[in-house]
Amino acid sequence: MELRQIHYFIALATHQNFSRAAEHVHVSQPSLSVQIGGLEKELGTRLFDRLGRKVILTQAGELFRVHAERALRELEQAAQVVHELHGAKRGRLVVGVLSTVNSYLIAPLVSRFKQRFPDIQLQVHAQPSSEVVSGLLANRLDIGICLLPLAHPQLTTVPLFEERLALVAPVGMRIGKRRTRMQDLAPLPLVLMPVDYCLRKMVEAECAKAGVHPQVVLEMSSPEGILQAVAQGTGATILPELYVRSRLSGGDLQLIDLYDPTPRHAVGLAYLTKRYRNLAAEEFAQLCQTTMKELQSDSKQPTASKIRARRAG
Amino acid sequence: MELRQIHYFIALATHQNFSRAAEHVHVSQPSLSVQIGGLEKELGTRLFDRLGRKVILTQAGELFRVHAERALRELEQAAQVVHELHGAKRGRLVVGVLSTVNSYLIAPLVSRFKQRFPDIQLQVHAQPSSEVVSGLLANRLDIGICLLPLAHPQLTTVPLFEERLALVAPVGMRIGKRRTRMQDLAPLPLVLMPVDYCLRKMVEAECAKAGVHPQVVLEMSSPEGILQAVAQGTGATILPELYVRSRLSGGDLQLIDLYDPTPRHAVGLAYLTKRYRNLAAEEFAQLCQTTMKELQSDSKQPTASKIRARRAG
DNA sequence: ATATTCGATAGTCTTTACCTATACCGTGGC
DNA sequence: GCCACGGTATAGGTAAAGACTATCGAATAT
Repeated sequence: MELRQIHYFIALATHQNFSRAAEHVHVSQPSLSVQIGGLEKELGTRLFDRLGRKVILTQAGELFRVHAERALRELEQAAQVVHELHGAKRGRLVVGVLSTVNSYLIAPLVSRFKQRFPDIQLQVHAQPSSEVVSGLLANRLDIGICLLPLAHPQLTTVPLFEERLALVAPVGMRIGKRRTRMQDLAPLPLVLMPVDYCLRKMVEAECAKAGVHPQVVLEMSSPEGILQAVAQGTGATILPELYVRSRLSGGDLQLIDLYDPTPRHAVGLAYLTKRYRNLAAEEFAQLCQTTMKELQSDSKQPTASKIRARRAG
Repeated sequence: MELRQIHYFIALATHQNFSRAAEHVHVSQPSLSVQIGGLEKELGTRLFDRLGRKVILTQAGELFRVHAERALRELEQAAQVVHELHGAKRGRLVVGVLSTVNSYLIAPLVSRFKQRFPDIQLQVHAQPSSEVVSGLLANRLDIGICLLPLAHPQLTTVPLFEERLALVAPVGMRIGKRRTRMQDLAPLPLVLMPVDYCLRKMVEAECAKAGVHPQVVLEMSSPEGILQAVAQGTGATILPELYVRSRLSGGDLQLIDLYDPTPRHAVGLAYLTKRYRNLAAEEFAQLCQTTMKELQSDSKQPTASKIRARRAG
């Protein structure tokens, strides 16, 4: 059974005339005749009665027609849904976002995306960078935002921006200056992520470069929890500056720039290189970059010292 | 879009591996690869992500699959219903039967047919012969039982048997003998069908041959009505003997053989020559013939005189 | 590092669907 | 009753398309 035969069959059933039906499907009358004949032969039954003047369906033909039309309709729909997906008129986009980045980037991002693609079902998972990566590899995520560099051969990455890390301490803790050298971290009690987290490794690496050994008094896996612990005076911590700023409303935390050197890490998009990215995914990636640029130019990166000045004034 | 592509697509979606899928649809791996590629190109979207080890559906592929599978299922069903019809496991058979014949032939016929084909929906219309013919020509009927000969070029006829016509009179009417010559009909008041009916024409032709002019006192279109009028003494009538016998229970009618000559007409099957006849129709035609033969051998055609003798005894 | 699995591509061949021309049948008009 | 016409089936030649074998290239597993 060929799709061609089904199309010809429907045309003939509709026009009840081989020549007219043939015109409508843009073939010659003999071609249509042969195809209909082939279909009837395959089914072992006449589908049409050739009654001199008119050609009309047999009972078998009528039964066949019902299902044949449904089949064609389904195939049309199959193509339709794909085209709608391609035009981002429908579909689902699953994004994994590094928890800290999630806090300040995602809100404006999803609002813009929803505006542009109201019919795409967007799913955002705030996760540690490692889970974003494993989610991408397991094909659970369409796209990810995580820390760079990412030396995985199956993943393609697109740098978005760099995050500066800054020191966060309870207001009561005496740090001395608005800016602190890395090496001055040595005496501070620190609350950090567990050792298997990228951020922790990053901090340790920076400390090593500065020749200091951090005193970790508490490990917590969520940056949110860490900030709470710091606010209660458990110790200081080191977190992305932008993230902390978005959480700095309580008034019980102070943000102190680090330098010599300023620890920073790159954040970027990642996706499976071989995976097909539909329009929605491509546009989301684009939006990430433009949104981030606007965020940076908006705030012109006021330093931690300026923030403290503002809060004091 | 080709049906082949849909089949390959489903196979690949199922096995997630080009080579395996190719085996299952009995083609080489490159053939399947090309067809899938063609389908994706036509849809303008990747349907599968080729991820090293496994091949899995993209979101577009998943959407496409839903409808593609439904389409294939519909086509399977289309073939299925046709095959069931062909095997007479379903379907409908519309039969037009000459009213008089209907009374005695149809009961045993439908009972046998229903036994043999319980799932065929049988529709029997008792009609005058002319309507059976027009019904066949208009393709409203699958098969007809009507008077022969039938000189219509589009119709094929199969003789079944001959019906003898007999005189029916109210018991009070003095006819004189158990058999009556055609020419003796002259003085009798007759109740006959309207002139456009075959049976009426037949009677008139026989009368003309016998050189008599019938006195028609009443015309009625239904044989049932005619018998009632006769029973009430309105006059005598001429009807098929077998038909009258099946209605002879009241005791107020006498059946008298006609001879010199005995009027008789042929009854047979008819159907559109070009029309396709499925198994159910063919079997119905067969059953007509065998049932009729059995009816004839059963009763051994007792004459009207014998019947009257029986009733008298 | 090497071997193996797996998908894509190139080239050749076979199949098949298309077209034109024509035969055949039935119908309707003259 | 004969002829013409509308309409479908058939025949023969051509061109497109699918299938196959061989091979490449990439990625994974040993």
